[in-house]
Parts: sequence; C-alpha cells; structure tokens
Amino acid sequence: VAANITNMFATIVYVPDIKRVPVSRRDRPAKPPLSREVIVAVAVRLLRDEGLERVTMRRLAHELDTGPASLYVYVQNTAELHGAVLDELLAGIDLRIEADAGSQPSLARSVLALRPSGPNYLRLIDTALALLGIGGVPTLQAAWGVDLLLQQATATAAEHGTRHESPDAETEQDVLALVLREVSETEYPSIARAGGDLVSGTGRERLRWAFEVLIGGIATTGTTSPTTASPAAAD
Amino acid sequence: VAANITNMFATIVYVPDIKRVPVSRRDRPAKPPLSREVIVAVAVRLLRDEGLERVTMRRLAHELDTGPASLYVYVQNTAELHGAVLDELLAGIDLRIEADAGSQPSLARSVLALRPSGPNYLRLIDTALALLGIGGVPTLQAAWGVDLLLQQATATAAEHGTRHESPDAETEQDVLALVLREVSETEYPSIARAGGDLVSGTGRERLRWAFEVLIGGIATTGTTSPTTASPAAAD
DNA sequence: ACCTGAACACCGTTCAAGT
DNA sequence: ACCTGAACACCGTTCAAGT
Repeated sequence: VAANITNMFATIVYVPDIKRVPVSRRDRPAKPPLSREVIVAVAVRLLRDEGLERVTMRRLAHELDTGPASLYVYVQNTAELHGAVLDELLAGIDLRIEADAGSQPSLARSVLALRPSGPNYLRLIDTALALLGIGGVPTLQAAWGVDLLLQQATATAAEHGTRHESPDAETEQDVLALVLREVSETEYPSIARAGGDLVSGTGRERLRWAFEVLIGGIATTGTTSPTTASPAAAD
Repeated sequence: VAANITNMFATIVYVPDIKRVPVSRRDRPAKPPLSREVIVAVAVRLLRDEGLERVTMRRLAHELDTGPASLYVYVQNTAELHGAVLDELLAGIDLRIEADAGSQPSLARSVLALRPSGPNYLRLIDTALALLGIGGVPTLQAAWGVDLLLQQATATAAEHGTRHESPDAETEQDVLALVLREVSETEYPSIARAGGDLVSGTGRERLRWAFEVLIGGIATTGTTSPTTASPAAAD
C-alpha cells in the first residue's frame, strides 16, 4: 500500500509524458476556433515545451493568434488556467499502476495558490484515501495525511520546476553543497558533522524516502481532534 | 525534542513580529543613504505591511525614493533580495525557546527557488540537526529529515502567504469545503466517507500534527543509502 | 564608486467597441 | 454571443550617461 501511494504521488512530481496533445499535423491550422478545450490543450503543450513560467495569458494568446482579452471568455484568470492544466495532466496518469518514466517540469506550483477541484484531482484524493484506509489508517489521520502528501508532492514539484527554469540551476546546487561542506566547524558543528549527508542521494531516492516518512508517520501519529466522519460501517 | 523542533519550524511559518525595524520616527527622513542594510530593512517593513507579493524591485525602489536600477548596486536580483529578507526574519527568532505569538504572511516561498545560505538559515539547520541528534536519530536520516522539515515549513508558509494575498481567500477555502462535502458518493466514495475530516482542525493544529508526523517518520524510517558522515565520535 | 533616466521586454486584467 | 484593440497598472533587468 505504501509503495502504491508513493508511486501515485511521485507521478505528480515527475509528470509522465503520456498524453500527447494532438496539435494537428499541419504546421499551423488556419486559426482553430477558440474554446476552453483548445486553450487548455495549447497551454499543456506550452508547459511541456517551455515550462510553467511561460504559460501566461499573453504568451498563450499569442500562441493562439489572438489577444489576451479573448481568453477571458473561457477562463477566469491565470490561476484557474493553471488549475485546468494541472487537472488535464492528472487525467493522463493511472492512479493504481506504476507509472515510472519520463519527466516533466513542475506545474504543481499553482496548486499552492489554487487548490483545484477538478475531477482528476478529486480522483487522486479519493484513491489516496482509499489506499490509506486499506492500510488500516484511521479516517482522520488519512484525511489530514492526504493533505500532507499533496503538499509534499507539490512542494517538490515546484522546486523541481524552478530548478529547471534557471539556467545555472546546477551551479546553485553545487554552491549549496560547497557552502555546507566548508561551513565553520565551531559555528555550525552539527552541519559540519553531517557533512555530505545533507546533499547525498538522488532526487528520486530522497523523494521515495520522503513519502515513506510521511506514510509511516501518518499511520502512526494520532491526532487530538475528534473525527467528524461517520463510524466505519461494514462496507 | 520533537516539541522543540516543531516550535522552531512553526516559527518560520508564523514569523513573529519580534524584530521591529527601526524606520526612524520622523515621517520620512530626508532620503536615507542607500545600502544593503537599509534596502533589506525597508523590504522587511514592506513585507510586514503589504505582503511578499509587494516586495518587488520597483515597489521597493519607490519606497526608497529612487529608481529600481539603483538597487542593483546592492542586490543581484529579486531572488537574492527575498533570500536576504528571509535571513533577516530568521535572525529575529530564538531557536530554542517557544516563540508563539503574532503571525506574519509568508515569505518563505522564495526559498523554493533560492536555497538561501545566510548565517541565520544555517543556524536553523544546525540547531535542527543537533536536536534530532539528541533525539537519537541517525545522522543520514537527520540530514535528509531537515530538508523535509524545511520543505514542509516553506510550503505551509507559502500557502499561508498566498491565502493572505487574495481577498476572497476564505471564500476559496469555503468553496473547497463545499465541493468536498457535496461530492458524489458513487464517484468518490472515500472522499464522501471522510466527510468533514478533510477540512477539520485549525491551521495550527494541522501544522503541529504535520511536524509530529514528519519527526516521527524521520526517526523511524531508514534509508537505503550509506552515510557519508564520519562515525559518531565520543563528543 | 555610486546613482539614475530611460528603455526593453515582458506581465494580468478590464472595457468599450466591434462583428 | 463572441471577439478584440487599446489601455491601465504593473513587473525585472540592463545600460549608457551622469555625479
């Protein structure tokens, strides 16, 4: 069960390239009719091609051969657009089977602002709750825990995305590693003692461990709040 | 030990209003001489008064009665500025004693992009490592764990900040609660069963629980990687 | 050295006016 | 209805020119 959940959330971080958007095979079809669907579809392509920071209203409008104002007929604002894109990506992942290939820069950052309630997002939550339940985790802990897992996933994804954006991202990483390694032993003794451990492991390894930590902790850490769920019936 | 760590990180999320910036008591002193210090100080005030999304180069320059270009003498870019502000705020918190009052909208979001290596940030990491060590947590787990704790803290802070920004933030929350409560029982059975649990508890309660989960999980979840730290000497 | 006006290349969002 | 040009109010960053 734990492994299942881990894989599920890992997919959010490394969104696989499952659902290729059909942009039509012509170079550029003579201006497609605007609709929420084509807007989101083009936004997804833009995300894959150029990263989240490029899926802006203006850029997207340009891609659709129109002005930004036109998009507001189908989409309330940028946050909603990003939410729709997330839900679209979520549609592409199988929630129960290991999906473990490809990588896609973040977009989940927008989730920090707008908790989307698209159908695919709800499906994700539902599946996670079910799995935790199967694992014997009490309802309230499972409920709060899903939130925690999502937060972890989105945070990692955001970091991932950000890192991808900046050209000297690896340099930054290296600088951190260097700073940590050469830190004053008297000023920061514990950091000095931890040494390379602070930056050891691959991203995947750490991600996997993080979810194990969370799932283990969620399963064993009680809350002080009373549950509001109906007592588990025999179902 | 766990409670100590929890409080420490909770302070990042709810940065207390400890270190009031001395903006001088005159209405506006006849243009202070520019320096990194006053820039950061004014940025901190701006943060407290108007939120992170307002501490931009241009807004800050305006506040300092100058043009944005002038700031680039003292600060490399916006990310570095935000990092400096975070470190400044970190300076204001006592890392060992319960600091539990006031609340401050996020800024830690910038940490997602730029892992700051300011002295106060390092002190935070060092203290956390020490506390985990005292709690008997193996070195590697502690090292990876600190990262996780920081991620959780910044993620929560970011969400917090974002929520503060938008005027209809509470509405959004309510909408989510409503969506979750009225969700189709056949489509999303686990969500329906969880009911109010998904949105129960106060922010503080959930935060506290989250850190308990993390600390408990960190302490008990082994890694598959070998440690690179020197074997614990008798010190 | 330090400072800055002006420019370049972007943003989100609204609204009156068009078809 | 649907679409849009133009405007408003912002961004970050650079650079030549000033003191």
